[in-house]
Amino acid sequence: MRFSKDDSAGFLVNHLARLFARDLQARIKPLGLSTGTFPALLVLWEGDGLTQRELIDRLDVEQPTMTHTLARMERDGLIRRDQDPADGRVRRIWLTESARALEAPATAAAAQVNTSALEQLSPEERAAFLALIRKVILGLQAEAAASGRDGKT
Amino acid sequence: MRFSKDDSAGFLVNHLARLFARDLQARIKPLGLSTGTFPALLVLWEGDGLTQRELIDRLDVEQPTMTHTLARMERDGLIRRDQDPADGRVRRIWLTESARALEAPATAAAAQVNTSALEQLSPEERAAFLALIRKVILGLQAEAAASGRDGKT
DNA sequence: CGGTGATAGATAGCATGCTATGTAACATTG
DNA sequence: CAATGTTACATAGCATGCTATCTATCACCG
Repeated sequence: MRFSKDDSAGFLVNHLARLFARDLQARIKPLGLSTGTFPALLVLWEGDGLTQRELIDRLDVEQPTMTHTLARMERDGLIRRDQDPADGRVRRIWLTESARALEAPATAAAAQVNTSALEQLSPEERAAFLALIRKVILGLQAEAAASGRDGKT
Repeated sequence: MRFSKDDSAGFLVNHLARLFARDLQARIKPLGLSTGTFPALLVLWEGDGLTQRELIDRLDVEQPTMTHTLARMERDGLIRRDQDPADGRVRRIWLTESARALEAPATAAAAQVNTSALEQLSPEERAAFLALIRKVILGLQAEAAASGRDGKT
């Protein structure tokens, strides 16, 4: 039997992720935000002064991706990067006032995306959906750590 | 209560999609393929001679995205684009022999990604996972068509 | 202290995907 | 049949994310 994209978890997840991103992008563009900076903001709104490394670990992106994202955020006045006095390699990341002011409207927009996406599901289905995604994430992370040995040696 | 990324469907789906993409990329890179061309190949392996518009409709990507992807595929010797004799605007897309030869190993690689991702799920959970993703996809597509009016006016 | 390795971050270069816009060919209608 | 609108595709420009590689700083060990 031929491989069918419509029965492929990977294909479906990719498609769904693009739909989520399109929707989020449309809703936060009026705030001057974009989808790539949003996850970093979510972490920083919980507490800033983090290092780039800490952000990378919380968001599971590659280090150059984060460098690039933070550069855009600094350019757009969302963050400042200050040299750490104790460690010359580290630049700690601090939110600007304008970034703080965006927390309420931006998270409201993201919540609307989730709500409208899951609208057709029952509460049980929603919980099951999230639980299954988490389980698959853990599975793929475990596989990556095992095969790629990027679980730090 | 604060918006939490770890309970956000959008965030989790984005994360999962990146994990799938990393895994697929690692497995098909040895074949000289990349993740963006793969969906187009899946469609074309089922039957080529399609127009760009037909590919776009089957894969739900924006038109310039497909133009760009096809340009790379042509550059890499995976496809040829021939002018349609009946309609001067249309360029029909044909697979090269080398692209045809990649169907078996490439789909095997993709199947392995899916298998390892879903390994920890029971057969029932796997079916439920796919069904839920499809349902959410349909929900977001309906919303986009309703709000954006890109359901062709 | 000096060398060696590890760590934090930056750079280069590319693929993927988007919006906005341009161009050429077709279709439709007065 | 000419004007007008629609359709197919291309271009420009940008954001997001990756791999590979470089630099600077720190940590540790002799």
